[in-house]
Amino acid sequence: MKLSDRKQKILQAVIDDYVADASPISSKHLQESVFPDLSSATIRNELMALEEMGYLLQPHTSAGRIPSLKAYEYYVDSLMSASPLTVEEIAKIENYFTNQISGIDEIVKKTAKLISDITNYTSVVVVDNLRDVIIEKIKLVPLGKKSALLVIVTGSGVIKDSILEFKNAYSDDYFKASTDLLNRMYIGKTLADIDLCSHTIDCEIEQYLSILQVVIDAIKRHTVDLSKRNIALEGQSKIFDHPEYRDVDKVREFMSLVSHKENIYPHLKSDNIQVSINVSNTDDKASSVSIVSASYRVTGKNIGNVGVIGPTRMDYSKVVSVLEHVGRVLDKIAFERIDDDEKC
Amino acid sequence: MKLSDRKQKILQAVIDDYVADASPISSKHLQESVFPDLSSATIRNELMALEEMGYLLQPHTSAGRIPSLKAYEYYVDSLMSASPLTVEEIAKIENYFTNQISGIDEIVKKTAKLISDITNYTSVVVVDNLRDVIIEKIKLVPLGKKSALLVIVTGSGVIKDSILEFKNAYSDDYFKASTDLLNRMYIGKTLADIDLCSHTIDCEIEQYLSILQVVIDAIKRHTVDLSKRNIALEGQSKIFDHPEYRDVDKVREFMSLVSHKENIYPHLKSDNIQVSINVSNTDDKASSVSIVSASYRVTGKNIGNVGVIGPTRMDYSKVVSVLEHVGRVLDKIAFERIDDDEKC
DNA sequence: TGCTAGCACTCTACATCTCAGAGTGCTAAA
DNA sequence: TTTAGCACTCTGAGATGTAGAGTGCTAGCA
Repeated sequence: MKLSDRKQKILQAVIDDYVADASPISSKHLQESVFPDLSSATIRNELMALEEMGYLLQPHTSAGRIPSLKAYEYYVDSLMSASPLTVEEIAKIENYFTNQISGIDEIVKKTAKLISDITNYTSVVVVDNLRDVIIEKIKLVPLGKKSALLVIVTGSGVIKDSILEFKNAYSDDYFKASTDLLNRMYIGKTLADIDLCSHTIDCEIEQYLSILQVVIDAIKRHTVDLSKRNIALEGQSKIFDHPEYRDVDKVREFMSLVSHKENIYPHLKSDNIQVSINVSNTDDKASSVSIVSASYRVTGKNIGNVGVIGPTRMDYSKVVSVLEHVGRVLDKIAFERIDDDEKC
Repeated sequence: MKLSDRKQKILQAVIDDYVADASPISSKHLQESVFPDLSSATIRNELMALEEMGYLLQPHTSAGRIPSLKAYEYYVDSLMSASPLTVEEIAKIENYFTNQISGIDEIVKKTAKLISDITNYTSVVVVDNLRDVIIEKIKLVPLGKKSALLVIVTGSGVIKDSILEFKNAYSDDYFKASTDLLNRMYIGKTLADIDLCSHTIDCEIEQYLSILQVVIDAIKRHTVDLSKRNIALEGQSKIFDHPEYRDVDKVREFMSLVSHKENIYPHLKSDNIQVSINVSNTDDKASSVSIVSASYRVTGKNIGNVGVIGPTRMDYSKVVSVLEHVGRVLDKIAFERIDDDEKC
């Protein structure tokens, strides 16, 4: 089922215009803007055909056409061309991370904000695949006799959000010794390795077993527990800019979708850029939600995912371009940081 | 200008019923529910008087009455009685913090969530007055040669979110020495003290000046910079439950108010529980927003503020009761933690 | 065979009108 | 001071009408 060139061109025009305006596209409008050499009647015939093939919908008899889900899918697969970013947008992305960047959580948050700002949609960034990141240093900083702060320094940043509480009190020396042991055991390995190799208990380890157990558990929680992941959601209020959300119930539905992380995670599982159309579970055409997601690499390894959440009538090509560019910049920054660190 | 007993009773009834229903209260309704021994005409006369005095408003001629802002103020000042919490609610509050509590940020977040859940309004918690908290320990954990994690342990928890980046590279020994120095200088003092006493530079300090400068700057930022404060906003979507937000523009306005921290901070500046009525800058009666705020104490010192944000038609007495109870529980927990620590 | 002009048809969006119901304010009497 | 009664006002829902947008179809043309 191949579309003729003219049908493709019409379909593309309908989608482009509908994405821009959110109002149904009429044959007359198409004639004026794209096909001055055709009559509106001819275009009507084509539109009718496209509707029969399932690519277009009519909200009611005397309205223009809007794209169907099938049309969006076709668009994303075949029609979409890269939408070049403006110089301002590129400059914004390039300059965004120049100031001091600290922990992973801050990078995550800033990235989400940047993407939301440029695309004008809601965005979510989640650090996910820390499993593959290499441990450079582990620190156990005593806070009291019975608690310590676990700091894990990795190639791509610092994980620093675990406060550990112990049942027993330990001396500073004990903390220090177990930190040394931890470092000897795990430097150069990945978090995933820790998950596996914790069985090899020799006599030295046995001495520090009670404290190591807590630490290892905490690390495991990092790699497994969804709720412990670094996640940032930014630009929720951007949906108010889009006319399909003129209705409170739609807004409410969107907010509830977006505020429950478990609804979003499944759509972020992609190795590359991926578009999920009609993510919400409603049939209502107008309120359907789509997610464009990408996974971010640092020095070749996946470390997290990012998603842009908006109405199905979304500017996919722009979103994809932004995600690609931001991804490149992130990778570059991380590389420079590592490089920088090694030079010292 | 004192209200007669009967007028007070009528005003209270109007407010109570309006808060519950969000629909204007008629004389007939009041007669049936509160004053079976009076005729509706008599109640009408009283309502008319109250309207003339500025306590009531009529949306239009043939509607019932709704409370004016003045009425809410009068209610909060004179009429409001403590609204006892249910056993379930008390139990929920008491048990909420039993699991492992770690850093301040987690307490902040959980508190906000708890309050939002129980009151059914949006809540915001901000840790503010860390200035008065006593420093127990300062750690500078080297991450690379040119960066370190600053950990400050205080009586009421741990501040642990500053990653410092230095211009120069330092050795581990240097980090250790400056940490020792920092501790000798600041243990037992408050953050506010640091703000003041940083001038007293003797020769020993001079040696570590370049690193100390960065640390002290970071600490100062903690006490001054709004954006570095720990803040949690929870239950934004609760407004959808309230009928005054059936309109997207109202929701949008609320969201934009709530998502700009600087709009909220000024209303959280109170030593005790305080009610700010009509916080938003619109004249529209129906959409006006109010904030109930309280400051939270730990072992007698103010450490933060909490605010409950909702429509002016808010169940003030319930909100106040919840805030009071949560405040007591928080104080108790912090006390136990400190006690616990000292025993070891 | 593909394209086009013309026209009847359908549907929406908006304005206007009507009408029942709710609630009031006022008056006169108890 | 309270009450019964009544006229008055306003809302909100439904019905009706109209202009405009856009279509589908048909017949004729290249």
